[in-house]
Amino acid sequence: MATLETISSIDTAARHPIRLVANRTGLTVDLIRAWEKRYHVVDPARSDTKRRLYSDYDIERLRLIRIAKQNGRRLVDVAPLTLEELRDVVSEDSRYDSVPDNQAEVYRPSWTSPLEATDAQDDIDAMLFAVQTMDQHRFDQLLQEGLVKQSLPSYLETVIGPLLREIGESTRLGKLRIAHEHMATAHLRTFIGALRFRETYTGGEPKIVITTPTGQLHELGALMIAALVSVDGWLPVYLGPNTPADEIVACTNQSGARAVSLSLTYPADDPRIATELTRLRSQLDGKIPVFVGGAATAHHQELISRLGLESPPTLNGLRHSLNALRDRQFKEQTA
Amino acid sequence: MATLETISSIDTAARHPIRLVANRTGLTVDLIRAWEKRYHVVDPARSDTKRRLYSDYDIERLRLIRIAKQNGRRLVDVAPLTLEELRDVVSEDSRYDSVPDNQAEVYRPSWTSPLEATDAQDDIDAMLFAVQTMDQHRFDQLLQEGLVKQSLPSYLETVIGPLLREIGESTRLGKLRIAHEHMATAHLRTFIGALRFRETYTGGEPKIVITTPTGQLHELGALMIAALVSVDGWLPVYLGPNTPADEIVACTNQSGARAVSLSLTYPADDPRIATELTRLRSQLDGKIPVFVGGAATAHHQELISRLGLESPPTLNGLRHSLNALRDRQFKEQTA
DNA sequence: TTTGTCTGGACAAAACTAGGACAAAATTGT
DNA sequence: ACAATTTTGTCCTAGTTTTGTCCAGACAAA
Repeated sequence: MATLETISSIDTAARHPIRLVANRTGLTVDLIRAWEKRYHVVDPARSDTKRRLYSDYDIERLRLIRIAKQNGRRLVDVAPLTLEELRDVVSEDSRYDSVPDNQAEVYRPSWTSPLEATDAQDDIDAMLFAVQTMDQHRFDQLLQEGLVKQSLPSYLETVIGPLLREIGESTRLGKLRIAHEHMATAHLRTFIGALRFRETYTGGEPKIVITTPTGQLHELGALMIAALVSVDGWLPVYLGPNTPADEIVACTNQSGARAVSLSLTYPADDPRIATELTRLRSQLDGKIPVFVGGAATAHHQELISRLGLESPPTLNGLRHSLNALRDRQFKEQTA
Repeated sequence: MATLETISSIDTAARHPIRLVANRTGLTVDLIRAWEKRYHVVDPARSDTKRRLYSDYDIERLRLIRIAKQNGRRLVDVAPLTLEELRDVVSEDSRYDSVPDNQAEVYRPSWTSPLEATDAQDDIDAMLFAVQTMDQHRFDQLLQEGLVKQSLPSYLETVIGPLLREIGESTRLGKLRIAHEHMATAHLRTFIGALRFRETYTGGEPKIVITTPTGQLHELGALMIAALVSVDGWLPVYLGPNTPADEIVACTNQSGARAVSLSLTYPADDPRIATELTRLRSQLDGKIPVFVGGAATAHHQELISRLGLESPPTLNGLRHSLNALRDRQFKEQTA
C-alpha cells in the first residue's frame, strides 16, 4: 500500500528545467543530455522554445540509474527498465555491498589508496584553512562536499577523524587560536549530529547506548560512533558527553539497549575513568558488551582487558564487532 | 517544512524602500525592478510619488524566489506562485540539496498531520513524555512538527525555551534522570544546530559573534540565538560554549563582526562571569555592542549596566535591537 | 545641489540546444 | 597478459533563449 501511495505521489506533469534535475540527481547537465541522446534514458517534454522539461518521474528514474551505475550496472542494461524494475535492481544491489569488511580493505587495488590518501589530505588541508580564516560557510561546504565523495564510514575514518586530531594538535601548538577550535568544533557538532537523520528507522533496530563517562567533555568521538552505527542498522541512544556510570546503566536498562559504547579522549589520565568504567561494568548486565574507543583508550589497556571491555582498534573493527553481535543475537532470538 | 515565518506573523504593511529590500534579499535594485517588469514577481505598493514600497511579505517572497532560482528553478515557473507554494517548492528542493551517496532507497513517510493550532503547553508535555520514555524518534518528530506550526522566532520563544527550562527543573526535582536530560539535550543540540542551515547566505550579511563566557558550559541558549538572528539576515559566528574573553575579542576582530552576544545560564554566581565580562568590554572596540541574555542575567544587572552591556528582556527584544543596529549601520555605510 | 528612484530600452553574460569529437575506462577477444 | 573494441564522461562549436546589468532623462528627497 505504501508503494502505491508513493508512486501515485510522483507528479508526472510537473515540469523542471535541466539545471534542477542536475542539482537533484548529482549528474552533470552534459551527462543527462548524453544519456538521452544515446540511450533514451528519459524523454523529457519540451517548452515552446525547445527547452527540456522533466517530470518528477524522470528525476526519480535518473536518480535510480545513477545509483545503479554506482553499484556497477552498465547503462545499456538499466536504461530500458521501468521505474519499478529500477527500484528492484537498486534495492537488490544494496543488499550486498553494504558492509566492506577488513579483508576487502586489504585486497584493494594498489592505485586507489594513494589517490584517496592525497585526496583526503587535500580536503583536510582545505578545511583547516577555512577554519583558520574563519570562513564558516566554506567549512560547511567542504564538509558537505567531502561526504558526497565516499561512504559515511570511510569519510569519518579518513577525513573527519584526522581533521579532529589536526585541529586539536594545531591548537595545542598555537597554530590555531582557541576561538578557531571552538568554531570548528561547534560546526562539526552540528554536521555530525545531522548525519544521523539521513538514516531511516523501522522500529526493529537493536539499540546501543553511546556517551562519554564522567569527566570526559569531548563528545565528537561519541557522536561519530552514533552516526556510524546507524548506517549498519543500529539505533543509537545518544546521551552526549559526561554521563555518570549509574545513569548509563539506568538508560541501558530502560531503553533495552544491547550494547554500550564509550569514547575516551581527554584528559587521558583522569582517575575517574577507572572508577567509572569499573562501576559501569559491575552494575551492567554481563551479557551487554561495553565498547571503548578514542585517543585515551591506549592509557587504560590493562584496565580494559581486566574488566573484559572491548576496544576495537579502528572504526571498522567496531562495525564488525557490532554486526557480529547483532546477527548472533538475532539467531538466538529466533532459535 | 522549512517554514520560517507564517503568514499571520508577516506584516503586510508596505513601507520598505527598494534599497532595504535589496539589502535584505541579496538582490540588486535593478534586478528587483527587472523581475517585476518581466514576470510580475512582486507588485509593490507605491508612495504618492510613485516610489515602490515593499511589505515584509514581498521581501519574504523575493528571498524565497532567489533560493528557488539557486536550486535551478526558472523564474517563469516560480514567479506566479503564492508564498505558501514557494515555501513548499523551496523546502522540497532543499531536501535534495546534498546528494545521497548510499544506495539504499529511502521512503520518507508522506505528509502526516494536518496543521492544527494546538496549545504550546500540549506540545511541551508531549515532548517531555517522549523524553521520559526515552522515545528519541518521537521526540525528534515532535520537535520537527512543532516548527511547522509557527515561525521560528515564536517557536523558540514559546516552545523550545520553556521546554529547556522544564527539563532542567524536572531533573533537579528528580522527575527525570540525568540520562533523560542528557538525551534531550543532545537531541536539541542537533535540532537547533540544524536550523541555522535553513537560511541562505548571500555574503553580505553583518556578522555577530555568539558564545558563552568561560565557565558557562550550557550552549543551547547561545545556539538558539544563532538560529534566531540568522532569520533576520545576520550571519552568526558561533563559537560554542566556554570561550575566554580575549578569544572572543580576537574572533570579533578577525571576522569583522559588528556585535557580540553571550548567553549566561549556569552557574549563575560564578565569579568568572564578572571578570570575563569586564575584560571583554574593555578589550573590545567600543562601537561593538555586547548583548547578554539567559537565566543568569538577572544576577548581574548591576554589572551589566555599569559596563554598558545590553540585555534585552526577550528574544524579540534582541531581534529588534539587532535589526535597528543593522539598518543604522547600513545607512552609515551608504552615507 | 546632491543623491536616489522612476521608466523604458539596450546590451552582454549566462544558460540551453544540437551535433559531434575525443580520451579515459571498461569490456571483450586472442 | 595484451591489444582491439565498446562504453562512457567530458568538452567544443555555433546558434538561440533567458537573465542580469547598465544607461539616459525625468523627477523626488535630503
